[in-house]
Amino acid sequence: MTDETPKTGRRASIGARRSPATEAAILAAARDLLAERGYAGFTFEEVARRAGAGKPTLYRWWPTKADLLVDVYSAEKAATVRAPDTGSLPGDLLAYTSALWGFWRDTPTGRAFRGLIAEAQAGDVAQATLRDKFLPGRLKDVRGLFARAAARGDIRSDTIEDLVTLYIGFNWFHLTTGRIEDDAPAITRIALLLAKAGAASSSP
Amino acid sequence: MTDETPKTGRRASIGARRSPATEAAILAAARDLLAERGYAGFTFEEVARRAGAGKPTLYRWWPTKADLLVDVYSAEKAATVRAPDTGSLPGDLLAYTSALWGFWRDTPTGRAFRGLIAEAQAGDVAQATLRDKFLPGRLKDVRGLFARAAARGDIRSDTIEDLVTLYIGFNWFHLTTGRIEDDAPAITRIALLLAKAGAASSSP
DNA sequence: ATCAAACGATACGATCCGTTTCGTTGATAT
DNA sequence: ATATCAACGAAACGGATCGTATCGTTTGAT
Repeated sequence: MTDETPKTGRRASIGARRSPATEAAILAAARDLLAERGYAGFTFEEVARRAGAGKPTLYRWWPTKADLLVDVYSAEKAATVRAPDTGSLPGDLLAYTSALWGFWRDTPTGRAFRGLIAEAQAGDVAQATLRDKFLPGRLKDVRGLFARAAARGDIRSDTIEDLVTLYIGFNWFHLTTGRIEDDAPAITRIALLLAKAGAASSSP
Repeated sequence: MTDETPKTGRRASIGARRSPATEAAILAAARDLLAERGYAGFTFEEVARRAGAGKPTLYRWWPTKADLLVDVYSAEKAATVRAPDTGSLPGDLLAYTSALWGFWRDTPTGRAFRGLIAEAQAGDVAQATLRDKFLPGRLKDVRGLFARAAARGDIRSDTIEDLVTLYIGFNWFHLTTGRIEDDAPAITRIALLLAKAGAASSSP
């Protein structure tokens, strides 16, 4: 929990270097604003007002909205979705997907990610931020699930990358079209399909 | 080709019903504006100005930007991307995906589709428009490809819907992350994976 | 003849953008 | 000790767009 309206007085400069207090206040305000108003109400103007910061300060450290969204996400990333280990690929995928969708639905950080996808469609710079600064870290967890399945011999290792792509695409598709309610049956079907797609040929 | 700046005088009301001339002028102006300035410069203000129409008229028929984008996009895509019939599911998917990515890459309207996805993330109404008014129509072509494969006995018919979801997700993922260059090998691998995922069990 | 609704024009208040100016603060280099 | 430099918050800016309201005009439907 964070202060919605910081009661402290103004934070003056602490010299010719970035102020951690200001940075923290801005990130907290950004997170709260996302939680309350969603991506639609997420403006630099309002973040600055809540943080008791000047707009030039925001623009100095976060040139675009995408940059700020990435930092908001990263700040809480630790306590988010952890990779499960159920012993089977479909089991792992069901657990991971359920957790991921719940995270996207129910947390400010999750909503920040949805806004980031939106932001990335408006400009090439933001799109590069999404693809190069955001995606690789996200992919690592998922790739781990498939790599373990390959190590068990459940899928061929040369299908891992493509299965990851299909799986991430499936999740993003559901996110961007607003269908991330809990739907274990549907997720299970997809998980089984992916497992089968990657399985070794029937006549080795 | 359409008039960029209609030289005609003002179109008065034709009575208590929607004016086809006005509708056509607005859609033409919207398409031209998208072509020239892309999604970033796509505003109701400018569309109305070019069409020689009043803003209230636009808002009356297209309450949100998403609605107008859907109308422009649907017309253009139908005329550009056609469902192929190569005789095999992987062949169909390769042909269709290449055409689709080319459309997204190389046409102003296709490029604007990113904007539609972005728009849908900003509000629930726009998201519902994307999901309920736009998606079903676009899915029909793709579902046809898989349905034909099922009719040939190449895939099980109860996997069609899930394969469609995986396939669309794959495409959107590549679009939203800016990776829709021509990549036949990658598309082929995905097509083969999907075909295998839907195939009948290996040991019946 | 009356009514209803669409039309274009115009103006409005509101919001947000991204930038600029200003005076203040404090760490760092000299 | 002093000068320099950059970050800070405040405020204001010009500009763009939003979505709505108002107005008089036009024409089909009743």
